Amino acid sequence: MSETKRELILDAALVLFVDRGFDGTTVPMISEKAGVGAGTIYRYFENKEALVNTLFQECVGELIETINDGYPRTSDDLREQFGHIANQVIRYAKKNLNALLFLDSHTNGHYLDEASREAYMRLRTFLCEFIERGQKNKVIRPLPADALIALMDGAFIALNKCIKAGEIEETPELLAGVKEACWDAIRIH
Amino acid sequence: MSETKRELILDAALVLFVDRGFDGTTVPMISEKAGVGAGTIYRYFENKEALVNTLFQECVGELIETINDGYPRTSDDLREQFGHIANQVIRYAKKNLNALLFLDSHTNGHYLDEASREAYMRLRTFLCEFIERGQKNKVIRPLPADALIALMDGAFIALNKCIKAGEIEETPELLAGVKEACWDAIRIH
DNA sequence: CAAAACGGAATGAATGTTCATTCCGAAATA
DNA sequence: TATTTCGGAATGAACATTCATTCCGTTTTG
Repeated sequence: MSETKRELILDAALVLFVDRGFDGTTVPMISEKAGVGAGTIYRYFENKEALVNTLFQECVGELIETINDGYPRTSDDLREQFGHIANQVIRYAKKNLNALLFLDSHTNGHYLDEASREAYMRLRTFLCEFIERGQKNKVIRPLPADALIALMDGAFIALNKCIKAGEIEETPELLAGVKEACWDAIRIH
Repeated sequence: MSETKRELILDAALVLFVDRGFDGTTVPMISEKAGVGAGTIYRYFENKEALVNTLFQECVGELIETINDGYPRTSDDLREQFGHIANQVIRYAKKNLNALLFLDSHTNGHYLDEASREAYMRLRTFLCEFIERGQKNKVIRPLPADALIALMDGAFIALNKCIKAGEIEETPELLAGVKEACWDAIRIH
């Protein structure tokens, strides 16, 4: 077996959560898509909530790891740091687009536990620190960090949804264009 | 009675849908928040899906109306048109913030019917035409309209969420700043 | 080496719960 | 009083979860 049952379950749940949401996805749907018995899910996860929280924490963890990988921490060139973050998010989306869409659409779920919220907060703090450093250096606009992050987030997520829906083709120029648009949105001119 | 039962139901449902989603909101929750009996809901709406679709269509309709109100259609100054759209969206958010958040979080719901999708498409088409006109005039970046719209959308929604959460205060300067950031994101420099 | 016994993993029918919806007596209205 | 509106208990369907049973690879026994 190339994938363990646990992985089959997580993969199936991810896809379903992305297009139907947590509350709109039933356990039988997950078990059917995963090709396992309904009871098997409970051998790996305490309940449906534990499943979504595990998934959430794993996805956030991987994204943070991806962004941190090779991050020019000591550099004081904000443009370079921005470029790294954007490139790594693109890399993450390429590897697992659904994970990115899942994170985006589940960050405010009423079913997320403390650990999930904390994991997400770590990601957010990282990004806020980047923004605030830029604001201190008068490179980034003095707007709420949340709004600036959402602006970039919104653009990338929408872009990836278009790509997923097959409406547009992913090309290096396209990605570079969105990156530039994001940078122009947050920087001071 | 200052509000009809129908309005009480719609208002209660709107709030619940915004913070729990459609599937996460039960009919008893709506009836309790509205202060009416569960059965009463079915005097005004055929079922839960009809309720969410009515709400969606009314919200989209009001938003389109708000944006159209005083739109400088004949002008060929894109910056002016952009300013109008942004101002009217801000006006809409001021009047009914939850409606804006509701629209944002329910556009892809599996429960939306044909009429809802069509209503939303009308809004989207309007915005796309604005983007494409700008691209033809070489004022707006040649990126997918969806991505550019999402970029602006993401910024405004996040900003309003911050305001709603009380994290930041809504000031004219703040709104002007976000407007400018959005414009810088989509225009060619 | 073959046969039997074992035990953890997997299953899906069974269970109790929660939900959307219905229905009918009560209350309001005319 | 007749008619309409309302409320919330009642209903049946769908759900999350459980558990007695099956399955199958491994180990023990003869």
